[in-house]
Amino acid sequence: MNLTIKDIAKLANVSYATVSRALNDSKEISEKTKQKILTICKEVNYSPNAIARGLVKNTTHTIGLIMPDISNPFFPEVALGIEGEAARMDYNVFLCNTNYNIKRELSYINLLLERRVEGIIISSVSDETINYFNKYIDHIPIVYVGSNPKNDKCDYVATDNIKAGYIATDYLIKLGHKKIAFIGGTSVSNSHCDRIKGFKKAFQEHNILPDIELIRNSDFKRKSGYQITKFLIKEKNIPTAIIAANDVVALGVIEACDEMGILIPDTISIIGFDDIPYASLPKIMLTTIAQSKYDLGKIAVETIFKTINNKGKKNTVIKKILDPELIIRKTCKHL
Amino acid sequence: MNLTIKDIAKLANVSYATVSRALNDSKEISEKTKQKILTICKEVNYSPNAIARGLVKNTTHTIGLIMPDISNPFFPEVALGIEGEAARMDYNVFLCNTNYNIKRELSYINLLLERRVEGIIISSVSDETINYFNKYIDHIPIVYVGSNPKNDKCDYVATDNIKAGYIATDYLIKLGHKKIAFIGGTSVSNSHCDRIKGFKKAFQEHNILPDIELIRNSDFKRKSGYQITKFLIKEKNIPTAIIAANDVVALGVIEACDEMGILIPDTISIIGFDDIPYASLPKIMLTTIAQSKYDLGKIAVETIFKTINNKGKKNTVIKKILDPELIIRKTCKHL
DNA sequence: CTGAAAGCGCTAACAC
DNA sequence: GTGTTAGCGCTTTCAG
Repeated sequence: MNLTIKDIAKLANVSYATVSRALNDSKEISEKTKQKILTICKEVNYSPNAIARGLVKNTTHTIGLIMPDISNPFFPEVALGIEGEAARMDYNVFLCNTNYNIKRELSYINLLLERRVEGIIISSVSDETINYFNKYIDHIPIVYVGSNPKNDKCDYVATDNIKAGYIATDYLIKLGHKKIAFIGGTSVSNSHCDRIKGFKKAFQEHNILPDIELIRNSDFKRKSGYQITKFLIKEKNIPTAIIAANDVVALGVIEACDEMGILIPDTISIIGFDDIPYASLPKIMLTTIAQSKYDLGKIAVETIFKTINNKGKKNTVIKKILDPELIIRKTCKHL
Repeated sequence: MNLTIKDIAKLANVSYATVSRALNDSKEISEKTKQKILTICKEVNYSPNAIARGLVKNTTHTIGLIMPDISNPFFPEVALGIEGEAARMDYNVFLCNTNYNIKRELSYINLLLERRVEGIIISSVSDETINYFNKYIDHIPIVYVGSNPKNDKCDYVATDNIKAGYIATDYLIKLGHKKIAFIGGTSVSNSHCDRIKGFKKAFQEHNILPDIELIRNSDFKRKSGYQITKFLIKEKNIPTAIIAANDVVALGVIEACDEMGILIPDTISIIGFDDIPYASLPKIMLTTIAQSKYDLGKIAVETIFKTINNKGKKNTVIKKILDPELIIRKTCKHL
């Protein structure tokens, strides 16, 4: 079906090694034959087989990207940074969506490994897979993006989530809030756990105790933010402020409040994480803790290329921690 | 670095063909040796090289996905359908984001072809690349998703965009609107052009003339919806309704209106396309023409597999047209 | 500067 | 059932 280098060789009346030289911009070839060959390639629409090349060069120019949920706008923004930067380096990226499912995460890792991707960028669902990675950590560059694994062998680029949780909570406490609900993510999520740490730290520093009853888990989805908020409110232990696992969950929280006639920020203050594009809509104006999404992705790729270019050997573990930023809009109010 | 089939063969004291048999679940092997080999593979953490396998089997189990902008929530929803369905079939997908750039689209196509993807699903920026595809159309399954190319050789799965444009316009006209602005997408976009056709058709059927001055092009982004709306309003030829290229653009339109103190829907009615998740936010309640995003993706993969399973030969061109659906929310009002 | 040939890791005849 | 071997399309010595 596809033409091979041998076909071109015949057409050009040269050996197929010579064709390879022309294609690879080698200097061991005269300009004249090179041009002749290249012209023929164009004429017959020859497309070199990257698979075969990969086999001999032991390189694929591909990286794997594992994300939990690309329907959450946070991830596409990160992916944009990854895909853009990878494309600049002539790398293609395999997109793998796990839907927060650890099993799928694991099976994707195996698949990517078999495909001999040169690196894996993962926004992991939990630390459970890290042990799995440990087996491979010396064989293939892996970088965590968005959350930092509790393993110090693994490169990562993440927002300082403890700080993020702290900033959000501190901001609310300074606004006079004490009954603050935290609708977090899944209990196994690293970013969730870190933010909870920041949450508790802020309470501690202000010398007050958080209401543990008001700490809940969600699946990071809008619907879940919506449902948990309704529960929370029906339980009569109504908080004066809600910190949501992310902006998408926050949107669900707002939805529930709207439906129940609860005024934001008058009755309940709300704060999210990520600063997705829809947080800044004039009708929403969600106060949130922003992450540098595109940079997260871009730096993740840069990090992975450092190891790739170092032939897979990493001298030191690379940890890049980006600062979260409090974006004050209109969903929080002084008590 | 990585173990090969030969290493396993040595460890198991068999020929490497036997290892291959064990790995491929062949019946030309005794259960006993098979288990022995498989156990060793697990012990030493052997990962078969999909590249090498691909070379001999002439199959890669990969497909390419070319999209203009994954930061527009419409595309991740489609991608979800594609990735999910592909994963079910043990295929991986290369994500390629063109940012509505035709040159990038072309260069991605070449790259994917070199990688010997078994199919390409493309949400194309314009018909300009279709001629390019014509060269390959008999060699590799290609399916357009989201818009239908003006070439009848190419498979596609798309929403009926003419109908979509028609429904939106008809709805507004029936609401009493005549001065309807159409902030479309790029002039080269097929979906845009089709929707314009529907727009004009609706006017024709109602025996009124659209104000051509009010038809504008955007780059499909929110900012552009925002800016064009501001222009439109400053020009004093203020429309009573605006049809936006998509929901993201509509959100920009709303933003501009909010900023200028223009009431929606009291002063201006707004309608979008796609029905992205953020259109249904209680504070937004954007009336829109919904597309079945996940299905679009899922069906695109099914379509491509039909050709793949048919060894690349397609007997007939497959055209799947999904119906758009008017979702009435709160941004449109009777004049 | 060009050609011949080995070999990347694997599958698939073909022998035995 | 298992081993031997050719060969997938390419790059890369090594000769000349």
